[in-house]
Amino acid sequence: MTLSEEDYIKAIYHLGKGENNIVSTNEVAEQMKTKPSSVTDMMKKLSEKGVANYRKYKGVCLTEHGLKVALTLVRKHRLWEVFLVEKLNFAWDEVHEVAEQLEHIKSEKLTDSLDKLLGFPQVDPHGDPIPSKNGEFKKAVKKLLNEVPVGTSGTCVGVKDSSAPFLKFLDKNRIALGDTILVLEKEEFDGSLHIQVKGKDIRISDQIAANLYLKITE
Amino acid sequence: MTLSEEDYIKAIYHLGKGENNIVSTNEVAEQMKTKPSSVTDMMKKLSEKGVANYRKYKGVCLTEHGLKVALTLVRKHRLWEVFLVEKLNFAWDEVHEVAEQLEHIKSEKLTDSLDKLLGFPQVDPHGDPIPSKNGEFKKAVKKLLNEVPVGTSGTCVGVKDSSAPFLKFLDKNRIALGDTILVLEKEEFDGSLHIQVKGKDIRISDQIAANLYLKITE
DNA sequence: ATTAATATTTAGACAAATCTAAATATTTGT
DNA sequence: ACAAATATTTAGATTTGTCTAAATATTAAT
Ligand SMILES: [Mn+2]
Ligand SMILES: [Mn+2]
Ligand SMILES: [Mn+2]
Ligand SMILES: [Mn+2]
Repeated sequence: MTLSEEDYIKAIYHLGKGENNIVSTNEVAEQMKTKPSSVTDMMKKLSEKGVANYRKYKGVCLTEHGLKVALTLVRKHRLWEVFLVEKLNFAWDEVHEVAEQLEHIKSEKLTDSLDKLLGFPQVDPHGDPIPSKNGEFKKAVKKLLNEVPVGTSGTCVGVKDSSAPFLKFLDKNRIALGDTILVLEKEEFDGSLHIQVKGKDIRISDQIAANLYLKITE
Repeated sequence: MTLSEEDYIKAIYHLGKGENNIVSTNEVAEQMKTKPSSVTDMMKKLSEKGVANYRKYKGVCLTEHGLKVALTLVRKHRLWEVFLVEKLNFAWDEVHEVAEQLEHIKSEKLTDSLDKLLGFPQVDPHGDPIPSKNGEFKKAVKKLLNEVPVGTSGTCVGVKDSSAPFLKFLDKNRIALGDTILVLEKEEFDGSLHIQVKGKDIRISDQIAANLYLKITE
């Protein structure tokens, strides 16, 4: 598989939302930042190679084999992202571009050794699950912090309210995107939460919780 | 610079023996496992881009700028090799092929963070020196262990005598290719050596030393 | 100093990945 | 159901990196 073919396979995979849905030529073109005509050519090639099912004007989805290729790429991409954050102190939002390159390195031994070095992580710095060597993984969903049950652990991936006061609050309480948050307790009376972030316990109001997105794998 | 261009630049660099000597079209073709006609085309392109000086029928060498590019690639290649051995427990002879891919990853921050993670290593697992961020490095020479002065440290890179008894001796004494050897003391009387390998001190005869190649940076 | 051998370049072709412009198919709105 | 809008494919061109075969230059040998 060439680098380009691999990126197209990943695009089809991601656009299919992990469900291997059929995706359109234009969708792929937008994702890949190429023209629809280029996509058509590539879809024919991927079909030839047996990694995609493409029907003229009808769209494209991955074959069983194509799905395996996609999952291997996703696995490598996310493992490298963990590596960059955990071992090289990259920030949450600096890793994607480099991982986009590293995911194409061909060495099964490298991937598996990296997995081991990192302690077989389950999720990447964006809270997305990392497929295991044989392609299994849990799906991630994004939920507001006030909607998850006590005991849930997830990655902080966004805010609903992006006003200055709210962001200032998060900063003051050392809550940042990419942090792992564990819900310890929920107060019946006012819906306030007792959570753990970066090893520290803090309490937050229902209002705060209602504006923080968590990515959780179930 | 494309991946292909980068590999050609490295080829010119290595064939020039670090001296930026002029190298011939056929030499480059052999090194790159391509045909001379392909090399001619690429040399024209590299000249256009200002990284090489090419004169028809006369050969090619790197420009100042090309040399910088080459040294950056060598730096990345060797840092990745150290990473693979030190952090992922790859064997001495498994790293080159993967490093050949990893050296093309474009991220200065990645390279420098990796350097730091590894503790700013001076040599790669083959005993070859690693250029610093600004392109400086010492040259390596290969010498027989019995020819280096006391106090010298180097990487074991080969044997002169490859007979079974000799290899068995090395195995018994836990000396392997890729090991760092430090010469602690030399016995005047018989030329026998007191050396340190993998933290252990051992004594070896002049005959043994005369059949072990060490790569040292001066 | 010719000739033979070797090295190098040129010419022309090809596959991969992309593009633009034109043609065709599908979908949507009335 | 038809026209208009949108989506998709086809045709033809371009760039990059490669190749083979033929032409030319350099070097070595007599
Ligand atoms: Mn990513
Ligand atoms: Mn990629
Ligand atoms: Mn190497
Ligand atoms: Mn390479």
